[in-house]
Amino acid sequence: MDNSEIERRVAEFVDACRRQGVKATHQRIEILRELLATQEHPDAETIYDRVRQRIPTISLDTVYRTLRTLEDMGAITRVGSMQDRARFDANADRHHHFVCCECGMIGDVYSDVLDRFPVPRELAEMGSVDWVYVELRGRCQKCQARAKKGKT
Amino acid sequence: MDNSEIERRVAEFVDACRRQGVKATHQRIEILRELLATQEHPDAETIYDRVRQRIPTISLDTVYRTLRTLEDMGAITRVGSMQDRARFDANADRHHHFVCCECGMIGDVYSDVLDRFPVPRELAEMGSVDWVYVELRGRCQKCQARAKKGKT
DNA sequence: CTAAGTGCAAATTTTTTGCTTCTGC
DNA sequence: GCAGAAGCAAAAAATTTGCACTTAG
Repeated sequence: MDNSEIERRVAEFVDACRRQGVKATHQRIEILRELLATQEHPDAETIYDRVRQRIPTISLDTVYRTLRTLEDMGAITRVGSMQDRARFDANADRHHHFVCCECGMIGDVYSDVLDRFPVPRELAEMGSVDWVYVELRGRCQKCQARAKKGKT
Repeated sequence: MDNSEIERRVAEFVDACRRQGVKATHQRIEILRELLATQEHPDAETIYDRVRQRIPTISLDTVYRTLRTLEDMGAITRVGSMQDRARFDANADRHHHFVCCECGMIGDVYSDVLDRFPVPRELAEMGSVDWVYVELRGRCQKCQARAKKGKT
């Protein structure tokens, strides 16, 4: 992302803070800037190491707290699973998953269409694709029902 | 999964153990059986709690070690991200990821085809799908190159 | 000025490891 | 019998929290 684009996104963030009554602190801005400047999808520790060069007094827990805040505000996203702990599956058949963003429920999804998913050829520049894993993200029936009831 | 199917998979596993010179212990078999019997994609602690009812002396670390072993043998898979730590992304545009299974490298993938992917209607029974996230799993160019060199 | 946020240290949670004893083959 | 595995306890990672001080608005 080029510099002007980064600054645009930062300004957007400062604005969102104002609207949401959240403080646009130096730390938050630098952490966001760091994430905007890289393509590497870094983890908390990596972000900490890099931002520390500019704000030497920043602490790792501020990084964790800030990442969570930015995530809640929708400024950044967590890559891969949304869960904290590892979960396992003994289903040997090729399959995909439906994941409920609300309760974390995971369901198996079988679909020929998904299995036969065409890999975009542009991908060749990144590497070879062994298989395409699809995660359908939404809300499970239970959570939908609960939300509807709560709204009444 | 019905009982005969479970036993078939267990027998298959015992066989795989024999072939690979790995011991088919009571604990391993029960952990696998537990995972085969459920659709819930449980985490280590949940598996521990359930298996403990049958093997009261089993320890949580055995569960962790066994899950890793089963994963290495290909008998089970880890759901969602293959990484241990959370990783973040400030890329606000809708996109997907290419993940290298060897080094963990994550690359952004933009694709209209992926974005417009039709959600299979059978999915309606599970819940509502907000968006389809696709993870293209394979080996990045660097790892491919390294593997080729190593083979010589 | 004041509520929200930071930094520090200490706690929690999740997962791994060293070592001794036990067990499948 | 013996290498590989289990169990225990303790450590290591990863992440969160309580509290006093600081800062954005």
